[in-house]
Amino acid sequence: MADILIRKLGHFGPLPGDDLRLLGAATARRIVDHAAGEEIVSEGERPQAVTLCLEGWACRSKSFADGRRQIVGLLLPGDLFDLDVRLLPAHDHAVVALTPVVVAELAAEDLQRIAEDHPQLARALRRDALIQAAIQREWIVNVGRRSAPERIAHLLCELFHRLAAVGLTDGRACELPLTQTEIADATALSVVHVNRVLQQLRSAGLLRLHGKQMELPDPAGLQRLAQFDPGYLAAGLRQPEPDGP
Amino acid sequence: MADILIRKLGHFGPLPGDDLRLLGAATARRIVDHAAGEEIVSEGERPQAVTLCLEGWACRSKSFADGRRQIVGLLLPGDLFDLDVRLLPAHDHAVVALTPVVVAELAAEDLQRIAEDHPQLARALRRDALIQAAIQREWIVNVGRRSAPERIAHLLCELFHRLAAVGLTDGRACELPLTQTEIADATALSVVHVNRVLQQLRSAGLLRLHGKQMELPDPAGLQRLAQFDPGYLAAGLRQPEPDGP
DNA sequence: CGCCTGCTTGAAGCGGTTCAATCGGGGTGG
DNA sequence: CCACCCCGATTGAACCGCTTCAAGCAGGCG
Repeated sequence: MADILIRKLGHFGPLPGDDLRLLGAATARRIVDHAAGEEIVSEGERPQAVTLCLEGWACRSKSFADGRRQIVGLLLPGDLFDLDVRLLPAHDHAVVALTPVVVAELAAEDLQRIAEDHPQLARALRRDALIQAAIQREWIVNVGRRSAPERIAHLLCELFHRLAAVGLTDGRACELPLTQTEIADATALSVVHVNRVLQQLRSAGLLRLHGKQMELPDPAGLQRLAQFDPGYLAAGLRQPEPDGP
Repeated sequence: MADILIRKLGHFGPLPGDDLRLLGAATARRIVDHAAGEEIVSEGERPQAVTLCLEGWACRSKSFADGRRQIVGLLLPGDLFDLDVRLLPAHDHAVVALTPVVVAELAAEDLQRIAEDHPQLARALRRDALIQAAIQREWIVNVGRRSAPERIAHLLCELFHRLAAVGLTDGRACELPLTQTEIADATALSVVHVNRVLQQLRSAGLLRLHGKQMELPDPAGLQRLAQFDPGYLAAGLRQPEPDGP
């Protein structure tokens, strides 16, 4: 069940079979389904469980009283919502299911045990959290300094790479279960403009959409347009440091 | 020497005197000075030390080949650069000193010992990292969905509150050692527009600038304009959870 | 069938950028 | 001690990428 997480964490180097078994057990304890559109955690709520996304897409979202909304992150299968989140008094943002979502809620004791007895696994989880932070920084750049076409292209490149890291791509195609409104909220553009830019990308031969699937016929071209450098995702690299906390 | 960190970490509840002594010793080991403008860590560099800012301001910055630049975070006295950063193969961004900066470089062994023997202190450090992540999310919203005046006002509110949390404010005044160009890079605006908006804020009686000091004559008014809610900084709140990892 | 959600298109308007100077103060070398 | 220089702040004016408003359109579903 935790295959997907294992696949991701393994990218930096193999984990002991013992660790994998423990992780599998921990994630199988409590499986919860959420319907599309459901608010999995609400803004201001007290953090309870550490949650791992097994299937489906969700987003972190912050809303204003006047209706403005910004998606501040996308959670894909294999993503951990927030490792230490119970240390904070309240969630600063909501997590909303964009599709039907299956999550595993990890018990505090299990995480505690992992941290103590399986340092290699604990490090893999922490490294994953750092990559999430790097993704957030890249979003600031995206929304702040890139033009609309660059912005959307960059988002699509990021999603494709992240899905590839957990084996959810099929050649040059992958799922894209986002509405144009959601793409707009993620890129800080208007829906109207997202629509027009997507058409540009399609007519430039950089993107094809069929239903909730996307295909990138010219990945190199799209990356060039987006100035996308996958380095920050730190996937596919070997463990850089064998020691230390 | 680590007074400032201790003050910040203590906001959620007192730490044992033993922990404080250890922290002081760990931060005194290796003190390094950096000149204003110096690149403390470079993009692509292999992470070495975990660094704590003791004095001065620095920023995390990402630059494009064509000269565009985005500041993705500001590092103030008491801020830890990145707790687990050695788990990643390369820095995705540069850290640049905006003023003369004094940092403490923490040794891996010291951090290891803290993590093992002083869980309360380790939790305080992790909580701080979570707050940094919340700040990053708020920056995405800032740059993505707020108008120029809201954006700048929000940045100023954030800085004032963060400085207040480490005792670096004086009534309604604090340091603001940023040039307008740096404010522009942090808010994703042009320098020209930053200049005009700052004038607006001043003539609206929401801001006064004297050299590298700023004064907020009407904090409530500025917060209203910015739709600033200090909750995400999670400062001044009591420890929510006594147990867990 | 009829409605609701998401996609698409056209046209007008504006917030913020870009370009191009000017101004002002602090530091430096002659 | 003064002239020069450079960086940062400031101002004006033209321009433009994107938003907003306002309709249509298509497909899935009760």
